Amino acid sequence: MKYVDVIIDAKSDHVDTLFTYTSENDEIGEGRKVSIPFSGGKLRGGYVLAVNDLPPEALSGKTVKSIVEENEEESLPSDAVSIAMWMRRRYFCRTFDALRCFAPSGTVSKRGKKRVPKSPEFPAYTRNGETDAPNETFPVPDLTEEQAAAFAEVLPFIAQKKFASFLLHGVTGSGKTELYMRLCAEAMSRGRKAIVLVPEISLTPQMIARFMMRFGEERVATLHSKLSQGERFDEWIRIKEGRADVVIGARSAVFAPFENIGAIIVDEEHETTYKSDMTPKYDTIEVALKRATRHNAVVLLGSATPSVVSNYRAQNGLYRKLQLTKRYNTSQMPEIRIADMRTELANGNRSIYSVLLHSGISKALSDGGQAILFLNRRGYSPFVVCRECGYTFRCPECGLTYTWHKKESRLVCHFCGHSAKLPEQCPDCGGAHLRHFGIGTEKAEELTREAFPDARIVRLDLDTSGGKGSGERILNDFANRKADILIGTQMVAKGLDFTGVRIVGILAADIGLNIADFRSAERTFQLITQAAGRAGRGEERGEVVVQTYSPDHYAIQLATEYNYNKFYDNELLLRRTMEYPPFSDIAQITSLSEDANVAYNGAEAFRKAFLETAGKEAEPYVLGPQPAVIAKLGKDYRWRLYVKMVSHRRGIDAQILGDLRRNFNTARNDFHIIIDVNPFSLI
DNA sequence: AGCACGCCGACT
DNA sequence: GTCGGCGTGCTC
Repeated sequence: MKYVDVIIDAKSDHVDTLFTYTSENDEIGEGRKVSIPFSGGKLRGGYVLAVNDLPPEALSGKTVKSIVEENEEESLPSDAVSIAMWMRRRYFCRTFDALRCFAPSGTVSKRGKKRVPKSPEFPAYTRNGETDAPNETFPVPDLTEEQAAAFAEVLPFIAQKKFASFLLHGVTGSGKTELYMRLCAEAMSRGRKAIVLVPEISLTPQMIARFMMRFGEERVATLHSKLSQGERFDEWIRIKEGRADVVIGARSAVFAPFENIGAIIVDEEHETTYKSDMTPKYDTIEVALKRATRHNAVVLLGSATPSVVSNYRAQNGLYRKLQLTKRYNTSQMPEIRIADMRTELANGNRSIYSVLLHSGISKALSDGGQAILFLNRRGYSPFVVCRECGYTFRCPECGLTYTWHKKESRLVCHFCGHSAKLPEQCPDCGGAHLRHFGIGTEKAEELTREAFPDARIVRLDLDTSGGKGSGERILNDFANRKADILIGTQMVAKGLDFTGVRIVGILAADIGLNIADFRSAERTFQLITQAAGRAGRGEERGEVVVQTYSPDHYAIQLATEYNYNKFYDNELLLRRTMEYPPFSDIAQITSLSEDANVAYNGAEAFRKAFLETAGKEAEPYVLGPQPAVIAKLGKDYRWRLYVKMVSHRRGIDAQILGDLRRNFNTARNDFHIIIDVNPFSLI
């Protein structure tokens, strides 16, 4: 008989602790899914965290209940427990929440039905009937000199089964995917598995297709949020039983239940989707590094614009740096030109097109080429204002301004999804003159139809890509030259090859720049560079026009020069001065309560308690309490504190915050504290 | 989180 | 007299 420590499936910090049960199964191990009687004999789900021969002393005299049921099939991979314990500390979450990441359907309470596993449908644009002998049917291309050099750096670590991490800085079109596939193949040839992470799987059908063609449809699994519960469960079991060798997926695929990982690849590593915004608020790259350490695997982070944090780590020797500087087809990177919208305005041009962009599009179209236009704002216009009193329409749920959506004829909140009908009159003054201000993709599409009446125009954003496969269809139509101009949000900037694109226009490069976030410059630099990667992938040299009201901003200037290193140096200096990441971790602490005063008092008490333990020297690093930008979300009032955990205090601050969070959350039940480390947005 | 135990108001 | 309000307190 064994005594096993179990963590219970419950959404409470009160029971985020070990409970001991007996097991008749001497083979029971950590990560095993179990069902146990708890608090009144009701059955609960849980996971085994540790196995002992004797009960803990603290339990002497008390009765120890026994496990009712074990579920081997859905037990977690062997590294899950140790990674989850680390996640609990790092991301200030409960142990169970961290464990749940490794589980098949994100919940253990509902038992997944046993079903016949089916293989995912083969994408329509790949060839049919040639999947059985993939390696013979599709010849593997030779590596370029640069690819071969990068490959040679990584290979020894895979061959010798040693942990190593790499940052692959490769310009768009330099053949990163081919390198990924080669490294996966090396892992597989040694009987090991590979995980390939992509920012947004529904927009990377091309990569999935390439992997399936190379390795065989039946050896490639996919994991992402668009799968149904059942599909996800099937894929999870397939991976766990070793019936797949490689998983391609969004961030959650980093938890794929492989037992023997050889390589973890993170494509477009700078993308913000790698930071989870749900509990636990994990950073995919950090988890990948932890798992790879356990598995003696290699981690490869690939990007054309590595994040400042990743590049800093590479500079400090934490990652080995690999470079791909040449485009695969040796085509030149497009020329990036700036259109100063201030002078356009001064010259009487009030349209959304600078003369430069308008003439560029006209020329591209008349030459039979295509154009892509970016605007990082969906909907028709981002504000609706009363012309008489200045009243701005806001979402009653979260207080952000409503965006006007013309097609549905509704006001939509882009933060919480709430929507409403636009009233005839201003609810404040009764005035009848309501005007919308600003331009979103919906309006940009309309204006583009007016400006280029003969062009065939498609739009891709969250609103048009909603239906199943519709985003893909829009992209396919554009790729097949069924449209001349593609208008979209950042969605269309990601890793797609369109050989016909002659010109890319960034309609308003300042939108991201004006956001109060220490990463706004970084994101603007990335956007311009990524956008430039979409132009001129054919034979002709492409062209990019960046429209901006701040043409002298270093992010915009240096992006047009393709000067990543100078941008990085510049940005790093700022980060160092301000003690922003990578020189600190920022803990965003939110106090939530249905009572506004309780929320505020909770935040204030938390600040006090933190400083009491951390001491006076921590005071300059604490900001707040302040109401969250979304001061009320649903029923909850939200107050915020920020703690900058600077390098020399990181460990101690994290410890204090973790203890306090738990104490506060168990002390009373009319409010609670959530902590997000390095949140993807400071809003 | 659940669920029990536990002491005070309006109901068959 | 009893059903039930949700305030503390425990769960291996």
